Amino acid sequence: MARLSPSDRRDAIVAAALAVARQKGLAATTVRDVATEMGTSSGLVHHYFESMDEVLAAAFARVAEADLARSADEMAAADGPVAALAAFFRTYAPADADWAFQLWLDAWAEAARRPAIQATTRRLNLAWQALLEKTIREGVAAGQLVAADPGAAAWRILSLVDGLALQVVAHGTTIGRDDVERWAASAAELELGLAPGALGSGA
Amino acid sequence: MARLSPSDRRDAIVAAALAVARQKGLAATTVRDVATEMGTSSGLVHHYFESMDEVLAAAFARVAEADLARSADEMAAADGPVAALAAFFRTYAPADADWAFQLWLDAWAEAARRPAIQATTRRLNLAWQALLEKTIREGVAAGQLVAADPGAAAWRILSLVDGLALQVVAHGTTIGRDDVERWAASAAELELGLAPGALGSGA
DNA sequence: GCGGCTATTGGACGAATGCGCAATATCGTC
DNA sequence: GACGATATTGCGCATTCGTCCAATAGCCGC
Repeated sequence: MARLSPSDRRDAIVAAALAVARQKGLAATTVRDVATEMGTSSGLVHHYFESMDEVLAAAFARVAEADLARSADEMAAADGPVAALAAFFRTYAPADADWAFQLWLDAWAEAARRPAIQATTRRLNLAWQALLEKTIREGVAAGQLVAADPGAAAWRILSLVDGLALQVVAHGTTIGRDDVERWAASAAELELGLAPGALGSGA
Repeated sequence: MARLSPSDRRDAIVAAALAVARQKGLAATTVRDVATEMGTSSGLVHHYFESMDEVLAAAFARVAEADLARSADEMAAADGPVAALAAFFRTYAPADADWAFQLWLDAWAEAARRPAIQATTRRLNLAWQALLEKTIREGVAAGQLVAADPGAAAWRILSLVDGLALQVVAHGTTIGRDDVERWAASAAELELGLAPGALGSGA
């Protein structure tokens, strides 16, 4: 196989692990799966990663960080805190990303047993909460919304979206995909003292 | 080993599976673990269950159904819909039941790949939502609370508690255990047009 | 007390797991 | 064009997995 630089090879391993995890699940992704997907031998994986735990954590981190960056960009580009929050709900759980949220489910569950995965999910959940809290604080400072405890409000909004998306991804038919964005946005409007529809669809 | 009736043996298998799953996780529980815990041979497990998937689903169902029944009882015994909702928040995520919620996490993640588990988590999530929706409807009928869409309100409340509890169990230190009950209750008060503290601690 | 039904045993089977290591191939450097 | 560093190979190792099945043991009705 082509001889790659360590940094390129690490990327390739993570990309291959991700491709496998997407269809087999994070926990069920094996060293040999990754090697086969990459078109190399299995020994190569352990030449770059100490354990499978770290490979999976890196794979999960890649999608999760990309999603976070994308939402953060859209929120930063929005016109003010309220529009930023609307962007959050619009981009957080896109309809074509069930597999990405399934990765979150896998990672949360595995966190209890795999240290590297726990560190990653924890770090990214905190980053999401910090992003929301910062936006809420800006909105409060601008007098556009109300929040007695911006940190708690951020946790509530984030957790609500996660809890709703969980139902969609795990069970499919209990809740509609549209409901997640709509319901979460309307709860946030109430939470932050906004007018109904302020964070809602299209507006 | 003592020869048990089929029904007793099934119970024993489920109980043993539960004991193992509690400390090793649902997905990591094996046939041999269950047999060892039970003090019998491993072949016995497959004499009563077609596959490991069904053993795990039955084990999860046992705790989840017991928890649901316990909360439902306390809610039914409460004095009116508002007190019933307060009982819900008090009993949903007890401090000593992190392991039970970890089972939920495991089950949600496994649902995508194990049919028996998905059917179980789906059924129980729907039951929780129905319980909440019924209580909310009673409160609306009694004029004690406001909800334009009781079904949606029930999903929001349930999902918020799940999302918050998820952070506690998966990450431990991000959110405090007390925050789950307190924050979820205050969000529900807002959602249902109740006075702050109406569902809160001690009252 | 005896016979038959069946709960239970305990290991076989094939496939899969993470990880490690000596051998080999390939690239950049002089 | 040869050399040295190292990326890559390919298999071995020791376990573990779910499932299956013939043999055994224990209880109930007669």
